[in-house]
Amino acid sequence: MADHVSGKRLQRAELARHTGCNLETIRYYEKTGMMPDPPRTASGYRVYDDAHISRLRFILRARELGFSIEQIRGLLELVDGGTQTCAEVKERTEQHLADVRAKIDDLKRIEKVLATTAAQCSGEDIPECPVLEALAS
Amino acid sequence: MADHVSGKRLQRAELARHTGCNLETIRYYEKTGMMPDPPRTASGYRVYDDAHISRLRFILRARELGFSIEQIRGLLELVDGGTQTCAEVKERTEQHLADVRAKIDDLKRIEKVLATTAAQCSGEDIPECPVLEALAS
DNA sequence: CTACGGTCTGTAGTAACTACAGACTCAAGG
DNA sequence: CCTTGAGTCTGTAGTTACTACAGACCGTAG
Repeated sequence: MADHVSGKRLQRAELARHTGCNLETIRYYEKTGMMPDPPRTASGYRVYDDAHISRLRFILRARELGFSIEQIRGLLELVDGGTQTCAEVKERTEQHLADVRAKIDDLKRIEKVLATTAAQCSGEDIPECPVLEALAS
Repeated sequence: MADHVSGKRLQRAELARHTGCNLETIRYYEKTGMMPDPPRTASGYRVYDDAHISRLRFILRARELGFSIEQIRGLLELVDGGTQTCAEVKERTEQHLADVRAKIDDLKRIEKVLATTAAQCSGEDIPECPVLEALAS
């Protein structure tokens, strides 16, 4: 059989450590509804499981990728499913998709410029730096 | 000859309109040193040129891509050149490059999931949604 | 020359966290 | 059993990165 590991229960500091999240941010995300209110022990301590870890990691990474709280809320609603029709989901998914692809394109341009810069910059003074020109157009 | 267009002088509201930036954010970026203090008219009005537009666009897009103010400051220092040695520039560029590539990878994973979701979601109820699983690992 | 729109500064408000204060819980040690 | 220290609880206050507003000044069209 599989091991018993997926039943692990964590408390808040452990969840923070597993995800790299600030301790207080977890509470903030619960207060604002991004994270579900976790079950509590008899004495009121929050208990988390693997699903909480996944969801929190997703939120944190999405934030690092420049999605706003509202956008992430939208993505999570897709995940959470529920009240929306399939047509709505499809439309919103494609909206997000366009957004993501635009980000990828921009990042690729930045990547190219940085790679070029790094290559050019092999011992000499930096040349007329083309970073701004490449990115700001 | 080339045209005379590159000598255009803008004031703050025009710069905001050209870049989609909030009017006040421009002043904020000047106060915090991301944007240079622009020249002023005799009566104290700020005047901007094309270089300001480029730099501001870069900052705005970098923010949308999830770079922190400090990271952008780092990127701009590469552009601004000045006091640093070529070795420093190279190292920092490669650091940024790794960061950018990680973002691209993550966004591509999100893209894939969203595309799959959009494809699956063509008239039926949403299946067990794999978004979290794909992203949170 | 005045109306009205744009700009100036400083300051106050908002979003998304982040830190702190004081009370409670709980496992370990004596 | 009792203490002690580390972890948790709540509410609230502080920080960062903007965003909006107030009151005074500028500038140009009628």
